[in-house]
Amino acid sequence: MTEEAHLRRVPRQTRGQQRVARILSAAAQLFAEVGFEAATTNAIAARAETSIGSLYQFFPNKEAILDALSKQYKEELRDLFEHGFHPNPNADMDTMFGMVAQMTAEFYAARPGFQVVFYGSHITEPLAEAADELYQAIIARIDSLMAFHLPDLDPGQRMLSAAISVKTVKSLLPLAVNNDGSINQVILDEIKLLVASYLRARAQQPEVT
Amino acid sequence: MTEEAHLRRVPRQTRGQQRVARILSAAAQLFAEVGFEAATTNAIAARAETSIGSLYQFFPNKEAILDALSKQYKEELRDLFEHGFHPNPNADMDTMFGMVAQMTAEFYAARPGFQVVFYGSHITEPLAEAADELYQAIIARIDSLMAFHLPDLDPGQRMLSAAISVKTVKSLLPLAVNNDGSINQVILDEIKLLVASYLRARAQQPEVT
DNA sequence: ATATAATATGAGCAAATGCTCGTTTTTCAA
DNA sequence: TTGAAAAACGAGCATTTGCTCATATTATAT
Repeated sequence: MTEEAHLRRVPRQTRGQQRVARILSAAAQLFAEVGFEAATTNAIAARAETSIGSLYQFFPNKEAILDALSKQYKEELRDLFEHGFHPNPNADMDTMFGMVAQMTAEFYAARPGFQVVFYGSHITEPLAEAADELYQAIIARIDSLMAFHLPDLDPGQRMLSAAISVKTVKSLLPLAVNNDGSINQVILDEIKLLVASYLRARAQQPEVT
Repeated sequence: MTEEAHLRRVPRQTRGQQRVARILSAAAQLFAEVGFEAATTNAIAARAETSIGSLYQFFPNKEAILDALSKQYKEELRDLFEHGFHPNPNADMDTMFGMVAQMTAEFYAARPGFQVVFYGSHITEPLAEAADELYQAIIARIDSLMAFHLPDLDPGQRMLSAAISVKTVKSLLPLAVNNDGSINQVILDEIKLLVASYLRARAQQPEVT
């Protein structure tokens, strides 16, 4: 289960340890900027202000850099969830979960490489634009549906709710679709309930400060 | 805005049109299987049972294939949302939105290349495993939190709800984090409300058939 | 001071891959 | 039937890129 060999050679001097840290930091930045594939090892070394030779003295190959980052994030996130909060009799579920979400968001925001490591590689710029354009159209369509069904909702809030609903379905859809292309109806129904509950809450509570 | 030039040459004969279709289909499959970068043009041509020469006779470069797929999906999805459903006085919001989600899921499930085109490229196998392992631990942790706060919920349902909650936050987090690493608190709060509403609904309705 | 281990360097090799181009084959109108 | 346009073909070129290795430099123990 626990395989090591992330590092080809463990740095014994401070110099080496700092270099490894700089390489990891540079890699995280570059992965975030251009994605894993497009981030060349030469570019990583350059950004870390070292030579490719030094990079390969510590890391056996490019993927090992990703693995090392993954391992680091994994430990940090596991630590956050193990020691960051615990059941509190004085707090209700909402407060509790709100805190968890907040801390996770801050953790995520502080780590530029996290996206690539745990969400997969980059989407190209023009493609992202095309997709966004389409999703704006879909959001507008859902917004008009909501305007029909929830006429009392504030227009600004309604648009935000439509956007959240669409993004939720978009983001969670992969969970409900198996590799063979079949649909997991249990999960899909759960996604429907998720959004339905949210919209019901918004319908009853039209505006919030 | 609307740039063409997806195709280097427009096929005039049926032969050519079928070839272009086969190339797109093969590309969608390969993109889904190994991701955009790892899908070589030679492999795409081979899968489409044609030659690289023919491929490049129609497509100026590899990205044009992705663009063409993107364009195709975009039109089909736009069509679904424009003509697939409309406001219905006899249906409530939940039913309406459930239908939209269902149809979108089916659309998505039927198109293997959709993931790569609109969600970005692949995550590597070992990395996906590592991430999943971590998320299982987090889900377990949230599950125990829920057990504390919602003692009446059925354990099986509770685990599913924990999983959905965690995946929701994970998936939507990028929306709440700007490129510069700052947090958009309005969106983050909306995500919290989304999950809170869902959990409240589940707390009041412990089991569903 | 000096020997030895640790670390650093970057030119360049080997392999992978996007893509070209000269040639051949097929289609179809006249 | 024939000629020209369209389509098909695939060996191989050019470029990119992960990575090695021989050599140089720095740290540390004695």
